[in-house]
Amino acid sequence: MTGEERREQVLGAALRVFAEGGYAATTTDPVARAAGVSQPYVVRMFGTKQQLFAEVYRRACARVVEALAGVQAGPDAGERMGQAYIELLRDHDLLQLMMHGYVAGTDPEIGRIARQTLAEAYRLYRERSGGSPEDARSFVAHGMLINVLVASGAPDHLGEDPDVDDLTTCVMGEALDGIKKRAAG
Amino acid sequence: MTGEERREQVLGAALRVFAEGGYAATTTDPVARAAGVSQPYVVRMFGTKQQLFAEVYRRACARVVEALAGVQAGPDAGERMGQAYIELLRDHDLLQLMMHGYVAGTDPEIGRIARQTLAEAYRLYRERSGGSPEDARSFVAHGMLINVLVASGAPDHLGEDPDVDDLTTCVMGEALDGIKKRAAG
DNA sequence: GAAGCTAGTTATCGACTGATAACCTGTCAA
DNA sequence: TTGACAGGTTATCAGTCGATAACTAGCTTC
Repeated sequence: MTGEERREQVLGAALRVFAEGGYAATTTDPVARAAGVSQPYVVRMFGTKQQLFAEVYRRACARVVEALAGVQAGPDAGERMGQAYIELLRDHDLLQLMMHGYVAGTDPEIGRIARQTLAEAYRLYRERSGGSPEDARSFVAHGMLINVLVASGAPDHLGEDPDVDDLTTCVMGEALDGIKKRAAG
Repeated sequence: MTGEERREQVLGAALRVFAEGGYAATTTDPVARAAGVSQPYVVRMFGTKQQLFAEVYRRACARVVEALAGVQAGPDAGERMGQAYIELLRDHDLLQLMMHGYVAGTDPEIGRIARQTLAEAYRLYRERSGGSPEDARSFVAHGMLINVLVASGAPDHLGEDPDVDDLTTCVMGEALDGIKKRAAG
């Protein structure tokens, strides 16, 4: 297998594994096993575990920004950007990893990327939808609420607590069907 | 020193230290040093590191819920609840710890508390302000955005990126002054 | 005055984990 | 054939960390 192919494979495995456990709690060993290579090889490929995480995180953030940037300006651009964000939920790991980035204060680079991604979403919303700063703020805020709900496992624990169900259905709405399908399938 | 006093001291120290580093990345040693006791004593006091974190997290969530529950119903209850949440920012560690709870999927109990706290904020907002589900959803969403911005260090990195500054000032607004004062003092 | 409880300590261990070193193997050019 | 390079592996270590065990000092109670 090509170095480039193997690298992509490891990055994909790392996305899944890091998304589940976060940076600190995840060892390089399950990443290696998920990618089908040995643990030392993973480390040597990226130098350090931290550099691997940084690379995974950079790519995840880039994918989110690209998804939003792909929405053309127009009268209903705001709604389409919301839809584009919901679409990202298909890849459960993506948004969950983003959450881990927000709290990974160990690496200042991670924090910088996290802040920039938030700001870019805000900027893109304003640019494409032409909405007010308050509209854009609400857009980003709802995105964060979705992230938090997903990260805390709300969609996986429906039916356990009526209050939680209320909030979850109010936030996720129709998107919930897609999520549950994904979880089941 | 009384056992109860010492216990409070350790819980206070653990809040600060866990807020900074999260659960997995934080060892029991700095908690012990911050509390002025030995590391084994911290562990024995709570059984395991995980149980210590759970206790700290429970208390933090309880404080947030209490702050919101302390707002009386009335015509401007919504605004006052927003104000109450901003007040919580005085204790920087509190909201930062909450963020760590959202991504601490290792312990199912933590996830349950996290979801319940979110739901309780939603429920209280609806109850006290009489607002629509959408209003309450926005309230909680903005709370999460504040949490994420604080956790990712946005208030500490103003002036580095214009886009980030835009978003931060739009979200935090006047509250920013109080935060900066706290950071300076 | 000794038993016993509370509030701690020091010493130490066993498991884990990121990282390093050394080695292996197939392919391809000279 | 030889050598060099890409793409890996196994063996192993050095540091870290949560947890346990054993011990100590002060206070109270009978």
